[in-house]
Amino acid sequence: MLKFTTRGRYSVQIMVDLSQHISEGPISLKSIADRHNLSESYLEQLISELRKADLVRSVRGAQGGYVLQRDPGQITVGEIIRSVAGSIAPVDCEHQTETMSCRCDPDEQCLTRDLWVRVRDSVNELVDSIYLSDLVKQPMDRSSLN
Amino acid sequence: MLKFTTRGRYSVQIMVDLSQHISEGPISLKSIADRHNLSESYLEQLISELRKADLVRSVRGAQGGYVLQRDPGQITVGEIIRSVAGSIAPVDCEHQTETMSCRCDPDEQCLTRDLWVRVRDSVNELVDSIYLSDLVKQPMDRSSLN
DNA sequence: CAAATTCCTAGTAAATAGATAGGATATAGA
DNA sequence: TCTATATCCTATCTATTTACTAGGAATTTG
Repeated sequence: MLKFTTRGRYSVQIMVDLSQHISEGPISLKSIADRHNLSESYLEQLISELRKADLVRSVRGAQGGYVLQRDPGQITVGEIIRSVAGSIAPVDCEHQTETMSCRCDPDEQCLTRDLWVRVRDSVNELVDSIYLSDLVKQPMDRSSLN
Repeated sequence: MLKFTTRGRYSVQIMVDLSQHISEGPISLKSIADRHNLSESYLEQLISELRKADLVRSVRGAQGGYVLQRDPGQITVGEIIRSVAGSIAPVDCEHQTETMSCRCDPDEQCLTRDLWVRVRDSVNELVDSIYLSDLVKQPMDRSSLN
C-alpha cells in the first residue's frame, strides 16, 4: 500500500487552519485540535516540526499560539509533508543510488530501481506544485470559480 | 512518509524475474527466492495474490512453478502493485468520497480531500503507464538504446 | 500570582509489515 | 507405486512503525 500517514495529513490540516485564521493573530493549538477533533498532544509534536522547518512561528504564554511564517501562496504542500515525514521516498535504501534500493545481486543491474525513483519524483513534483493558498476556500470569491 | 511496502516491491521483482525466464517453462519460487535472496515463504504469499489476480499461472508438482499469464508488454506495474496491496490510496476513508477522508466537521467543506485524490490519481497514472517489458533489460538490444 | 499556552521528553498502545512453520495436495519421473 | 519436488493454505509470531498519552518545565498575559 502507498499512503501518507496522519503526520502528513494532520500537518496539512494545521497549516490550512492557520491560513484560514491568518488575520486573527496567534492561533492556539487547542483551538485547532478542537475544530478538527484531533488530539492536541499529538498535533503538538507535528507543529514542533513545522516550527523547526520555519513554516510557522510560535508565540509562547497566554494568548499565544502559532502564526504562518510566510504567505499561504508561498508555502507548498510538499514542504509541509516533508518537514514532518522526512523525504517522500517510496522505498528505503540499501545499495544506494540516492535513496533507492533493491536486494538483488549488486553485480546485475537493478531493473526496478528507476521505477521507484520515478514514482518518488512524480509525487514530489505534484505536491510541490500545490500551494497552501490552493487549499483554502475563499467564500468571497465563489463567483470567480467559472 | 510515503512508501511502497516490500509487498509491492518484491511482487514487481517476481514478475520481472518471470519475464526474464519466460522461455524456460515454469519457474519455481525457490529459484526466484534464491536469485534475489528473499524468503521463499514470504514470496509464496505474494505470488498467491498474483495468481488470484490472474497475472500468473501455476503448475503444481515436480518441475512445476509459475508462468506469466500475459506478455510482459501487456502487464502494467500498477496491476501488479494493486493486486498485492489493495488500492494505491494515500489516505484512508472516513466520510467517504470514494476512498478519501478527513476528520473535519462534515458540515464544512473538506479542503484537503481533493489533494489526496490528486496524489493517488497521479501515482496510479504513472504506474499504469509502465509495463513489465519496460523493466526487463534486453542485453541483445543495447545498440538500439540511442 | 494565576491562567493559558508553548515546549520537551518519555512512554505506551495499536496497527501493519515482514517473516516463519507445518502440513495438505499435486505431479513428474525413476 | 514411490520419492522428490513443488504449489497451496492457514495460523502464528516478531519487529517496526505509527499513533497517541502523560507529565511537567518554561514563558507570557493580565
